[in-house]
Amino acid sequence: MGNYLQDTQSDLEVILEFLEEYYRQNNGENVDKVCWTADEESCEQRWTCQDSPITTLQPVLAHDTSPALGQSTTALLSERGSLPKSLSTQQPTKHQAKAVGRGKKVRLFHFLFEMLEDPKMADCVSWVPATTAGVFRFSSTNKEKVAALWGQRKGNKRPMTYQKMSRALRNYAHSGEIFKVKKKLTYQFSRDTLMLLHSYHGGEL
DNA sequence: GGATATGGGAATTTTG
DNA sequence: GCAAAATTCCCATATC
Repeated sequence: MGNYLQDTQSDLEVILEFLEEYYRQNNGENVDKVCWTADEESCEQRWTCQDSPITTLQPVLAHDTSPALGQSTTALLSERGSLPKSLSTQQPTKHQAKAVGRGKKVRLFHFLFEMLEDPKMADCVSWVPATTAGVFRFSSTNKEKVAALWGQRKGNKRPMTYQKMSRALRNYAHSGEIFKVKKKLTYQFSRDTLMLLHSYHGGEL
C-alpha cells in the first residue's frame, strides 16, 4: 500500500493541479456540498455532504464488490446537481485546453470523468449500475456528441469521432488506465485511475 | 447480408 | 530536436 501510494503520488499532484484550475475556472460552484474523502490507511472512502450526511460508499478499491460508484454516486449527484457543470458549453481554444492544468495536457479520461459526473451528460455517457465500480457506457445515439465535445476541448483541427476517441481509449488499456468491457460501448476505469479521479474531490476542493 | 462496434497497425501531429 | 502521448486513417473482424 505504501509503495502504491508513492507510485501514484506524482500522478495525483498532476491531477490535483488540473482540478484546482478546473474548479477555479468554474468558480468552485457547489464544490462545498460534496466531498470525497479517502482514508488511505483503512481504505475507506466516503462522500460527505454539507446539507445532510450521505451513506458511506463501499470503497472503489474493492474491485469486485458492488457498484457503489455507479449507483450511489451518480444517482446522488444527478439528483443534487452538486458537481460543477461540464465544460461542454465552452468552446475552448487550443490555448485554453493547454492552459487547463497549468500547462499539463488535458487527458481523455479526465474529460470522461467530468462528463460522467455531469448530470446533464447522462444521456450521452453514464455510469453503469449493478456492475463493478467504475464501469461506464456511452449512449449509442449520443456517443458522437461526447466525442465531438472532446475534440472541441482539445481544440482539434478535425472533428473528433467516437471511432477515433475509442481508439484513444483502447490505448489506455496499454497503460492500464481504462479497460474495455466485453459489452457494447462499455468501458471501465482501472481501480487506480478511479481512485485518483475521486481523490480530486477529497483535498481542499 | 448490412449496419455497427471493436481492435489494431502505422503514420502524423501535438505537446512538454 | 526529441520522446511520449494523442490523433488520424484505414482495414479486418466480430456481433447483432
